[in-house]
Amino acid sequence: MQTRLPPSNLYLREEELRRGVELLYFAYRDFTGDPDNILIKQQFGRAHHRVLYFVGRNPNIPVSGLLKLLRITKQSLSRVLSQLMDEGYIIQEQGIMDRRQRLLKLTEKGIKFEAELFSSQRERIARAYKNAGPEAVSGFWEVLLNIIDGEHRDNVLKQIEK
Amino acid sequence: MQTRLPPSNLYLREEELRRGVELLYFAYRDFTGDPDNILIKQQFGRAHHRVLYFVGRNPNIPVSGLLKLLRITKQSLSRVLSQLMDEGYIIQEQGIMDRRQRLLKLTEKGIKFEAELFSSQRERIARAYKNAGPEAVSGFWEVLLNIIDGEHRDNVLKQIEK
DNA sequence: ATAATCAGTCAACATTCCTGACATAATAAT
DNA sequence: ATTATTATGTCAGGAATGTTGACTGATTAT
Repeated sequence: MQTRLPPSNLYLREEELRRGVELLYFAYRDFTGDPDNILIKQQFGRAHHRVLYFVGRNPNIPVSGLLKLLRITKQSLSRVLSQLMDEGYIIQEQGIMDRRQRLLKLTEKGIKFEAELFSSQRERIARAYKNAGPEAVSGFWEVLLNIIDGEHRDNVLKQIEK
Repeated sequence: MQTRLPPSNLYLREEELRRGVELLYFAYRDFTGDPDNILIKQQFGRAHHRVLYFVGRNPNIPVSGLLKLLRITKQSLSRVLSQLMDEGYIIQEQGIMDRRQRLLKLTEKGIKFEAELFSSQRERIARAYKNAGPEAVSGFWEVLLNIIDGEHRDNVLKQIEK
């Protein structure tokens, strides 16, 4: 009796794995290009966008929380965060429970700018979702979630279920 | 008579669009982390990896072809490409049809190294595909393809169908 | 012959990340 | 009450990767 590989494993061949690598690369590039074009006008970069995005999604996050989320050093964060605060996009308040903490949140100006940046990506994602359909979208989420390190997955789930 | 949004459009709400943004960010970060850890030992960076990857996938690609694929300037490419050639990972040959061209391909050493880098990502992608299942994977591909600019989509398809 | 293309080089600069060292204020531990 | 730890911030220097601009040489197209 001959054993065959079940056809359900065909999507695990090198060809299909490389397809994932390449689609991720090209999609990520175009996807980040939208906000990049807006940011450059304000002398900002992608790092500023990430800070605006995650502070917007996590109002009153302490600096240490943002560092963990972004996984960069405080020296790296410091530069972009200072600029964003100097120009009035973000404000910080002293923590109440722990007065060492500086809790970050977007100002009105920051909220508006983050909305503008997000809207440049919204159209692209919405179009992709619409063209692919709801079932494809849930597959998209599931694969991406499984690409993330197991140890980080819970944190990401907490983040995206806000 | 009251009109309601059809339930099939629920996945186009801001919440679901932001979920896509965040999953892409976190997944891309972990996904690029695997080769990064190997590259750092050889004093190479992500740019070297991209060149190795696409030269490996497109043997005998001319420099101009690689520039179009990566969308960077020749001055940027020059730095990493020279290093890769100096250290024997890539060789170039004069074009036959057009002797101005320099056609790039991986050496044996380059093939081995690219395989090592790919294998660090293979496990992650394969696990994600396996956990999510074949239908999710095809949804993953479809959404990513639709995230890519319409004008670039055909080029990407040509690339991934090699 | 002249113009355009492919590849390469030199120089200067911007962004974003890193390591290491050190400082201040507030909280936790002894 | 003193000491240790934590949260934040700053200064200095360096690495990787991208950019613009200017210029050269070889080859191909007009």
